[in-house]
Amino acid sequence: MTVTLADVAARAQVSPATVSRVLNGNYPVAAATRERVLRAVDELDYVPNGPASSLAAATSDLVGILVNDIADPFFGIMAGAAQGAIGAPGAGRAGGEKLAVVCNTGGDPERELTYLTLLQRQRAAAVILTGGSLEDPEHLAAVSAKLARLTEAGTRVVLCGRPPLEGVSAATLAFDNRTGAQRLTEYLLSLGHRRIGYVAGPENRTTTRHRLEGHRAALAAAGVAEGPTVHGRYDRPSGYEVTSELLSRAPDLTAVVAANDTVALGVCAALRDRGLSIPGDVSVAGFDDLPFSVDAVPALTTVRLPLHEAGARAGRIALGAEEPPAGEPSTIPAELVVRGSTAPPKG
Amino acid sequence: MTVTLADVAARAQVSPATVSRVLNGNYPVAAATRERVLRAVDELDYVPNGPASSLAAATSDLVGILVNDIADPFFGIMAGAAQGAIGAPGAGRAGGEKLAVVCNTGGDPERELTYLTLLQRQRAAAVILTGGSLEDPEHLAAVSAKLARLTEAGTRVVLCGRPPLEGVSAATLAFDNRTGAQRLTEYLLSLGHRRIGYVAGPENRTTTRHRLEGHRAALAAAGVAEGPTVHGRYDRPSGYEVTSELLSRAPDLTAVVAANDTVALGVCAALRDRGLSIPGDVSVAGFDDLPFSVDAVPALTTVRLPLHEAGARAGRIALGAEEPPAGEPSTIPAELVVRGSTAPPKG
DNA sequence: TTGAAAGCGTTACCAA
DNA sequence: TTGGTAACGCTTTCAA
Repeated sequence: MTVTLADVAARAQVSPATVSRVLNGNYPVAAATRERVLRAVDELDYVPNGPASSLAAATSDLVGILVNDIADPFFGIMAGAAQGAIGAPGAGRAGGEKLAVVCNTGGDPERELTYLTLLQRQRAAAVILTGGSLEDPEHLAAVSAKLARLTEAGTRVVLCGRPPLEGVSAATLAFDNRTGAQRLTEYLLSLGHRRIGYVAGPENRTTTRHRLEGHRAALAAAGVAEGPTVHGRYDRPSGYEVTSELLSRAPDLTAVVAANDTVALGVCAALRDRGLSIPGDVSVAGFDDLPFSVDAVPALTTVRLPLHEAGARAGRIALGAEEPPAGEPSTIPAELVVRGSTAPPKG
Repeated sequence: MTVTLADVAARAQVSPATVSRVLNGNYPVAAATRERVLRAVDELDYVPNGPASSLAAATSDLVGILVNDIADPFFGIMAGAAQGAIGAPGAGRAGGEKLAVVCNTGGDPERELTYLTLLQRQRAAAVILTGGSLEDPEHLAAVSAKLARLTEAGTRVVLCGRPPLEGVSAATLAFDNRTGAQRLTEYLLSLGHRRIGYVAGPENRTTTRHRLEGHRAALAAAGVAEGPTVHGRYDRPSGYEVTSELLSRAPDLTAVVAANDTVALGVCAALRDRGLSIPGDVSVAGFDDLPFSVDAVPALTTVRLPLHEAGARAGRIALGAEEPPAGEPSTIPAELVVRGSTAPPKG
């Protein structure tokens, strides 16, 4: 039925062991023999049986990339970069390529665990967890336990965009959300804004908390009272919805900071629908510097996270092609990007 | 080291065969025995070895979803819906879940083939190819051959958003890009536009060709001469860049149709940068009805493709939970969505 | 440099 | 309803 390694061996008049060695390129084989084997592989259109080799070698070529929302370019950019880094160099166990796969958790803790189990079952070579994480202690414990099992079994674990995990020895690339958020609010304050609303992400998420902390730190340092803060999901409809609450609680807002650019989009749409001009009546600031959003709100002031670089680096670490950050988890800076859309308050 | 099925069997005082049957739930087992086995599984924290079972069963729980650009919500929405449909019902070979994985080809034909080979090697249960396809005969032949091998080996193949392939028996869900594009241009014509520019996608892509054909059909039916047409990539920077060429070739344009919403975003940005107002000076129309873009160009007129529904359906078909469209590949309608941003030409 | 053969952990068939 | 036991296709010592 399907062509096996034995078929190739027979055709090339060598032993299966030799074929395996040629294919894996990790063992000396005479040039002539290699030639013969490769020809046989070609002629028979042989494709190795992944499960079989994974079973024998006790590891697979699979690299899992977990994302919270695959429809959000924030994750798409990171995942794409990681996948690019993994697919490119071609370093499967056998010089064959790795299979970088993206798994969409939808931000659901259960699905996150399910995917980790699935990946564990597949004996994945590496797992990359991207984006902020839930802060529920129970869930964190479960994830930590799972990751510990994975690393134990030889799976490399990389945290990209979330803080390190208690008791898990994983390479960590954490964004400096806190400082970024602080800079953003400082900038608004420097323009003269004093009544600033804040649309936060879901409660219990690291990104939500860190960004909010940065925002509050800036306000505190300037001695400015915190404006209304509302929580919502990290998507556009949510930004749209919660804006009404924000305005009802403080109709005199001069600026709104959104948890991220996607949410900022919704905020802007809601403001426009109420006849408020941006930045004439209200200035809006975002976070992440997503290309999509920057178009939506011409020249949105936001914070740039190096999503592409972080993803690519995570990919290389997962591959073992780059040393993981030693000791302290490396913190990736968040850079304030000022564009024209943010103006001083009216009057 | 790691817990195996034999360990569970020993602990539960049954044979390995029985444990397998309990886990796969596809064979009668006495309730008491099942109970005992499940407890052992739990106590030992046993996770089945995927590669081993894939080898023995000659099929895996992997479902591959190929996308052209993972950072583009067009694909994100489809992939997310497919993944949701696949993850949800829990119908691995064993009542265990399937692992739906997204593979990013970047629109590169070679990577597309590489991923197909990788999935073939993994003995994937199903493969979903999303979005338009390259029309290069050589590449098409290679893909067809690959898909033929896959179906032969029992992998289900679903084409979602691209036309059927010669000689490949795959379930096909094709968007009616042609009619959608035609409606869109008809609408502009009905408003009185006569000088309409067109920003097409990359040459040799099915979506590019079909949408352009629809556009031309509308013009021909109305007896209106075709305006300038330029080709670019399916992304925002490309839309931005080619707009200058469009304007230099026809400074008197009153409307621009973009190959999709993402491109329309770039077009709008370029027009704004030249001081042209939308839709005051130039009306812009898109395609795909992406949430992101609709915000960017308040009330962009566009064509809605049921991305979510299509993706979910593709997922169910891949699972075998839904019958694939019989006989003729089912064509999914594209619906014109008129919003306020498109106006009659000035004067 | 090559070959022989013993696993790797499940599944599934055949008996019991 | 359960157990015994060949496969499944590859990797990897150990010898030659």
